[in-house]
Amino acid sequence: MSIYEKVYKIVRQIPKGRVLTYSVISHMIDTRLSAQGVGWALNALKSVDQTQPETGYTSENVPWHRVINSRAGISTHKQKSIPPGRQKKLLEEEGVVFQEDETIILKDYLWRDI
DNA sequence: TCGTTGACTATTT
DNA sequence: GAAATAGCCAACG
Repeated sequence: MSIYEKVYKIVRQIPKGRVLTYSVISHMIDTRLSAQGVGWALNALKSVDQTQPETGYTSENVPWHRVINSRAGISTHKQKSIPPGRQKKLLEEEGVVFQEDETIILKDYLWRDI
C-alpha cells in the first residue's frame, strides 16, 4: 500500500458535513506521515493521469474538500488548478457554515472516530 | 544522491 | 498578530 492510499482511505471515511485537518490525518497514519505529506497526496489527486497509482482514486472518489488546515480554514485559494472558493462552496453544500474570516467552528465540525 | 518545492505546523521575533 | 524560522517528508529533475 502506497503512502497515498493511506491518506485516501482515511479521507473517504469522513462523513458528510464533517471535516478533518491535515495534522489529524497525519497522526492517524501509523507511518507518521507529515501534514505536508498529506497535502502532497491530495495534490496528486487533482488529476487521474497524474502520478496516480493504479488504485483508481480520483477527485471524485475522495472528498478532498473535507480536509482543511490547522487554522480551520481552506488552503486551496492560491492553487491554480482549483478555482477560488471551490472548496468553501462544496463544504457549504454539505451544511458546513463558514465564518466571516473564512474559517469554521472546528470543534463542531471536526470528525472524531465513532 | 542532491537540491528544490510545496493543498503544512509550531515556535520565535 | 504578521513575518521569519525551523522541522517536516514525498515527488521530481
